[in-house]
Amino acid sequence: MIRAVPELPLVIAGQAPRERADAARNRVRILEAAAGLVEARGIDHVSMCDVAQAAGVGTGTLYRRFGDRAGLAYALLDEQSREFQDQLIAGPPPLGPGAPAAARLRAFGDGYLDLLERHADLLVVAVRAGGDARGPHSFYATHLAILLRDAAPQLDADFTAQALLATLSPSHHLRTRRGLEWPLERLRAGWGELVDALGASSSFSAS
Amino acid sequence: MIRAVPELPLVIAGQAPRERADAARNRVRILEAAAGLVEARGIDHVSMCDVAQAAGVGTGTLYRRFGDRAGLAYALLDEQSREFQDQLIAGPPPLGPGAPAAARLRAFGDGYLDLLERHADLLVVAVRAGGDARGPHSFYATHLAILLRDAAPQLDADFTAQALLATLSPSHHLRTRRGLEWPLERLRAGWGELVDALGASSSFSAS
DNA sequence: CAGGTAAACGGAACATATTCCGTTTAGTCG
DNA sequence: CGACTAAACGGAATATGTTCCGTTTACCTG
Repeated sequence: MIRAVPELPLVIAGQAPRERADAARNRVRILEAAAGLVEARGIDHVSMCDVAQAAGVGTGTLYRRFGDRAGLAYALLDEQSREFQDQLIAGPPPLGPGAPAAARLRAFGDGYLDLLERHADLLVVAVRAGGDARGPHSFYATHLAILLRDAAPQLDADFTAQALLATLSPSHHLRTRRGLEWPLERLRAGWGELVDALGASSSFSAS
Repeated sequence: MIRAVPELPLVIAGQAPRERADAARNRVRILEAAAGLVEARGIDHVSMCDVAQAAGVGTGTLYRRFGDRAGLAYALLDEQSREFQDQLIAGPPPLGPGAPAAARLRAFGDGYLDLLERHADLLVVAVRAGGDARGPHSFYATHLAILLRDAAPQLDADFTAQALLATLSPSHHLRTRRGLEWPLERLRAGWGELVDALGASSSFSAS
């Protein structure tokens, strides 16, 4: 469901100038309207005007609230994405802490592929054209880099993390899944082989 | 320079209904005008109308000739791209045939990174929104897959080829180069480590 | 409650990719 | 040369993302 998350307090939870009541109401209205339309027609057949009209607000309000189309798409994914992030931080192994790094890397791919499988179209739109400084991308990158430092210490962990994330990019996923029509299982297996190979190569050079 | 390449005969070089003279003339005009504008302002500040006006044609002609904005961008890259492809097929090693697969993989990354470095903005535009069936992508994928079958036989070569290409996608390149401000040398080194690791892992599991 | 102000609103205006379609023309054939 | 036709043309019309700005309003303060 749509939750009215105003200013996420984060670290600087000082004097966040509380969101006005009408703004909060419109945020929920917009998200509900957008979710309904996307559900019904798919994001590719929903325009910003459609959303504004369905929500009973002006287009200006949409943009004030969400910045742009990508921001709105991102907000629609917020819940799913947050849940996945929570599992990475504090969920049960192997996705969460407690399993060996190699196993967690494999689990990350599995989980992320699930996310892609359910929301690839939305994710394509949510990715900012220019590098997405905001959004969970950098969180995932950090997570992977930490695991890689453990599983494949001979590699540039940050570089490899970004590279692996590129292989999970929404547009790449659509190309393989819909363009090439590869089954999901192939992508799962491929990801597993790939991260295993990176780990194996470290055992090799370390031995 | 702009070359007037009409219908590329390819395999079905049968009765290509020769391009009309006015069409050929306009093709060249458009490409020259577009190249000039892109050179001067960058693709991001050149609209289709700008190009049409500079070339002295209607916008309809632009679309008739190149399909859409991505098609025009792709046509502007054609020469560079073709040259790189030629080197892969018939150039001197290690980019061309004759060197060990691992070395050719490394050389591919170096060469492709050069291409990205020079034309990332154009390449971002040239990539079709939906999977790019046309364009050199599938050529590169095949090339990499062949090398991978040799260098890392335990991996799914086609999957890994696509995955490696994803790490060379224009938007990913811009994120690392401009967003994260990583130096080109880091990307070169990272690519090298990555493909070496895939090869090393095969030596490991094969031993 | 009255007044003040910063925030929010809405929708018209703008920019730009893309499509449509009536008009023009290159190339062909008699 | 004089039709004839398929291809090409051009630019107006359309669709849609985004910005702008004059108006409205929630909230605070006295």
